[in-house]
Amino acid sequence: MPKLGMEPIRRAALVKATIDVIGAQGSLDVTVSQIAKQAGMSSALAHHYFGGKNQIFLAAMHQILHDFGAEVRSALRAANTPRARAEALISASFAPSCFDPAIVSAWMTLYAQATTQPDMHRLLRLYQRRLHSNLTHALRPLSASPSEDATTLAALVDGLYLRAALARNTDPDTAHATALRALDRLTGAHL
Amino acid sequence: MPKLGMEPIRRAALVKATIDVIGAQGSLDVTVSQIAKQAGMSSALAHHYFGGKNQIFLAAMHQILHDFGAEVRSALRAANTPRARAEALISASFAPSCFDPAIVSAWMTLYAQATTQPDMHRLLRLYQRRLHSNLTHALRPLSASPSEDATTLAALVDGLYLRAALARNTDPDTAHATALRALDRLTGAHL
DNA sequence: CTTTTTGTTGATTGACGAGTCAATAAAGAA
DNA sequence: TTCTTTATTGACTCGTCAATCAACAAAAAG
Repeated sequence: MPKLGMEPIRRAALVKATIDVIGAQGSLDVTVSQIAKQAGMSSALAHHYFGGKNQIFLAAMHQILHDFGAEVRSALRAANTPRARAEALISASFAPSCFDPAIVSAWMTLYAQATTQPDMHRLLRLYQRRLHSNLTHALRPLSASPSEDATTLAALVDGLYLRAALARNTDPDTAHATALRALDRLTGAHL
Repeated sequence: MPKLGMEPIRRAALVKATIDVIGAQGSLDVTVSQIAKQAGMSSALAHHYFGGKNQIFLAAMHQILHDFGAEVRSALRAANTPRARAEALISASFAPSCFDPAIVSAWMTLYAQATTQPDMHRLLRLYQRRLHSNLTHALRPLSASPSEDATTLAALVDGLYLRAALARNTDPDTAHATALRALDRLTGAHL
């Protein structure tokens, strides 16, 4: 009983299912059939709407980056001072949603695939450029070298995230606090 | 013409071949047959000596961590002052060998698999513990909070490495310089 | 010289998974 | 009504790959 206009619904369902399955299985080794089943349709339909597994993955990563971007924007909206903006950017990176197993696995997949797949590489750079640009803007009134300090902070955030998300030797809150402490040092004390 | 005592030779050849193939292909999607061919033997022999693909990968990662450890030790040997030791640890992380495509791909594989495979997770933590411990020791005379600053530096190194190795928006030397500058800030100016 | 141990491979198995296709069904257009 | 477009799937193809096995070769042990 084909209702018309299913395409956007199906696509959204598949994207969500992709993230769910990755999260449930904690791995990038998910099949189109698994995803389609989770989304309540046949694998043929998934191929019909997306063309291939890769494009499904890509759409899922897009979604994750989009959601993260929304979280960032929402945090920035509540921040009035430059300092608050910098803190908001850091906080968004350590938000609970970033530590959802599915999201963590997706990020690792992105990193791993960025070495080979140009699409994934593009997405990764998009994320990094945005973070850097946001941080630079926030640091402009606070730092003598906003761009360089933004690079340092961004890398620190990524590194702390890796440790908190993967190795579990640091919990998210500690990582968050460490990043904020580094912000203090970068803005407070000066070469 | 079976010469005896081939086992260690074959194992070493397979490990090297694994790294080579990963590097040549820039991806973790390598087959046992590819590895075996590169090492000049049949895939059956690879299974014979290693039992399974996973153990081959694990051995390859072991080798990479071992080589990295050797590089670290060698750099430390030439460092006399605490400051020099800290710099040596950072430099080792940005050594050219760390940016060999095969090594980069292997690290990404390690990150990606650490979420699911306990063995890989163990290896990752081993690396992180060593780096943290080395840094803490070097920072002890330089910092008011050596352990915490070591965490910060270690995360920063990982993050900078990610960016330099993957996204190519920073080159290794710039990343290296950024890490050294952070060391300056952490040791020079204090809360 | 037999037997065992070690080295070695070609061929095969068995599973799995991406992508295709033909067929079916309903909704709208003509 | 007929035709076209959209939705949907089960069945199938085709390829790949990890792992196994049977068989052969040679060195050492007895």
